[in-house]
Amino acid sequence: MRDEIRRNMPLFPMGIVTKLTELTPRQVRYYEQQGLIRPARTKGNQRLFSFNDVDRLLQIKSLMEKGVNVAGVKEVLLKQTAESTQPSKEKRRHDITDAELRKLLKRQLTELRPGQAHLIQGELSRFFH
DNA sequence: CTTCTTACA
DNA sequence: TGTAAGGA
Repeated sequence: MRDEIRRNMPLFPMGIVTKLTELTPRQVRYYEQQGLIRPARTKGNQRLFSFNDVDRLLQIKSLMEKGVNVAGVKEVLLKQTAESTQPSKEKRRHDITDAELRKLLKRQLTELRPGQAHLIQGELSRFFH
């Protein structure tokens, strides 16, 4: 349980993170606003990201490229959090599979009620019907 | 020079 | 999402 400490240790500034993730500072800050990540801050208000933050950003990037929006990313991230915290055993953070992802998106598309927003970005939602 | 927030001809 | 502005 000591690895967590290192994984969550605030280490890199925005510049490093954008190079590591290929994301723009704009996107990284936006995802933080949406509560997808919660980087630490220095006394000068500069963001300091942990290894976990970078890891999360990479997952977020991957999901977003598949057309999943913020709401969808939150669900996936939530399922992972519960998955690596609940199972008493030593279960690694398993990246969601395409099958699991489709299942999640399909389920939410089915349970879609009038006026409710999907987890897929606009046009792309067609491919899941 | 790098990052931060706010706002939008 | 990009980008300009103004400050730290």
